Order: sequence, then structure tokens, then C-alpha cells
Amino acid sequence: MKTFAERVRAVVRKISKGKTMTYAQVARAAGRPRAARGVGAIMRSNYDERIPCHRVVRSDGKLGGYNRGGTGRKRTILKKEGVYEW
DNA sequence: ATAATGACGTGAT
DNA sequence: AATCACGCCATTA
Repeated sequence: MKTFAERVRAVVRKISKGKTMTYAQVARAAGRPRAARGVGAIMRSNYDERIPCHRVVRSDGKLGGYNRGGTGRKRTILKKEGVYEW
């Protein structure tokens, strides 16, 4: 059975380099428009390198967290990938 | 199964 | 612009 978490991971894996999606958008793409927070919970508990979870940001323009190096690391990676919003 | 936790979002102060 | 209060929801204990 496909869990919500698996679908979320699938979505995030598709985000191209240099682009970003908000937690809300991911939630919507995964079929749960109101589960933005749930997406965060999944990302937090995900340690798979293959998933570019650093490309998922908050709707209010802030970065959101990162369990593998902190928000500082996240910002650095995004900048390196061409996301100059920050 | 229930309660606590928090990488969220929106609207009200 | 910054904070607060609430609702929402998957994960974890």
C-alpha cells in the first residue's frame, strides 16, 4: 500500500535543480492539500540522500528546517543550485 | 489507541 | 514587519 509519506517522497524527488516547492505545494501535489505540516514531519524523519528535501521551503518565504546540517547548510545548497531568492 | 511534538499556513494583533 | 493564536496532519513515544 502506498503511504502518504511515499508519495510525498516521490514528489520531492521530482523537483528539478534550481527550483523549489513549498511544503503546501508538495502536500497538494501528494493529494493532501492541508497536510503541509505533515509533509514537514515526513521530511524531518527522512534521511534518504536521494531526496532533495532542501528544495522544499516555506510559503512565507523563510527556509524551513533541515535535519542534515541545519538551515545554514540548506541555504548554501540552494544558493549553489542557483536559487538566489535568499 | 492516545498524547505529545513540530522542517507548516493563514489570519488576527 | 514581527508575533500570536489556531487549525491541520504525519511521526514518534
